[in-house]
Amino acid sequence: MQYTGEYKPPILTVDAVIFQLIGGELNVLLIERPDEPFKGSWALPGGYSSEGETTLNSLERIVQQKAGVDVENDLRYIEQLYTFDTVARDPRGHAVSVTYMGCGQEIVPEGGRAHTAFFPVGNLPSLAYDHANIIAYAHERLQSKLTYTNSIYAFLPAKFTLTELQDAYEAILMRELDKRNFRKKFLSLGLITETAEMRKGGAHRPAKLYKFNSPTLESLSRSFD
Amino acid sequence: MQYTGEYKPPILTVDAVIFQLIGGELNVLLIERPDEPFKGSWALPGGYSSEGETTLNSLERIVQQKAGVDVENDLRYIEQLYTFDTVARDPRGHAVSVTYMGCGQEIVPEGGRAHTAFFPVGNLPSLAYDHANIIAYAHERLQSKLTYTNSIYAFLPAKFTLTELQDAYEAILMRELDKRNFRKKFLSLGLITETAEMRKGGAHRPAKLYKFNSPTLESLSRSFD
DNA sequence: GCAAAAGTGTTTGGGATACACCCATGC
DNA sequence: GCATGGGTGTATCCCAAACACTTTTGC
Repeated sequence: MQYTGEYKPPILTVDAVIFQLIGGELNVLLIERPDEPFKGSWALPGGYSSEGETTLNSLERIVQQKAGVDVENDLRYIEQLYTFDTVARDPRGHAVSVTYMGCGQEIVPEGGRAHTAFFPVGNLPSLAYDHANIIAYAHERLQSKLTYTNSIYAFLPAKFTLTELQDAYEAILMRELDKRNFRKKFLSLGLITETAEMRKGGAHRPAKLYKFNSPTLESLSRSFD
Repeated sequence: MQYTGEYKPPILTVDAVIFQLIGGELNVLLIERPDEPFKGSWALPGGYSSEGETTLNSLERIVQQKAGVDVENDLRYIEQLYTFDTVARDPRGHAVSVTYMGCGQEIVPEGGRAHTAFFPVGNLPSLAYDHANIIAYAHERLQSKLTYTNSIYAFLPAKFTLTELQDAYEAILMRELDKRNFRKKFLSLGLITETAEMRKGGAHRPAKLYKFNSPTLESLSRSFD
């Protein structure tokens, strides 16, 4: 483990897969690349990570700068995903990318440099680099996290109805759940509490609003699905 | 994502957590550091990853060279674990480490440069860097992998008894399992098949030998534990 | 009164858990 | 014949899955 003058590391980059629900669909944040390579293609927000900076700090700086999203305040959950390192993944040279997955609710990009938009995961544009793979990997991880943790809280407002909760699960898992079984199961987990408020939403019975007891990641006593 | 001349990446390293069972205990491969920093301490086998080489290729080269273990042939399973990147983890300067977990059976290090030995996970020597954390993280991941995949195959010989299988689970999960329930459950998963052979092991009834149907990683239909 | 979403129970089957004794062998 | 580990069955409980109607509101 000697550091000889000859050692040259690859470039180290970070990329963020930022999810949120929009109109009942899981969406991911992309930016349109202003320069070559892949000029005009859409890509995950990402960039170089420098010496002396953790990859998460790099990510926060870059996502703020390029996409106008404040990781600390706009995201309710973030975790490291995987490190992608094939030699050919960047045409400019070997770049190793440490990727993160973040989740939030009503994220509004503000002041990013490039064109920034959320796209439904089921309907993505043509993507730069190996970013389609990275998004697929993040989606799988998210689906599995939903089943054994309370991570769904990251996608919901502070107060929400049981239908909104179920819709969030269905959008991310991409399949339908039985309403009665879902409610029975979720309430029995003891993660949420009824509030005194109701949501009135038009010509139908108003819905009780619930809140999470603890808006931080925990494992479930019984795995969810 | 401009590459200016000023950009300087951190050092990129790889480290391997290589597990195997010895005498009914989960052991991890360590090497005694010949040089500063942490001279004389034990550490995970690891080293620099260079431009143009995937981290897994770097790992194979380094583990072979330093610990005398052939990743391709001696390990039956390997996966990327996590990327550790705090700035202060290496006293010589910022080093980002991509870590891997590998598992095998009857691994005999041969021709490594440094002192190389397996240590029981429950009784580790004083470790260099943040390697105690990395091992703890790997052990947790392994425990959880055992419950939803067939990864236990990586720790067993081609033919094994049900008691050996159960002992492997108990050593890694670090708790006892009920013999009758374990056998019923595991056989019902359909992962293993009885062979015609028996293991004779002394003054007691010989045990049937089983083999895995598929010695590659699969998810279990029903999670194990 | 009617359209729209909220809310609510029961039955059934399968698997998890708990638990104790007989079997085949070597000496 | 006895010590050693191998091998086996049943009863109970809990939970997952399947499934349809009543309630409350706005218009």
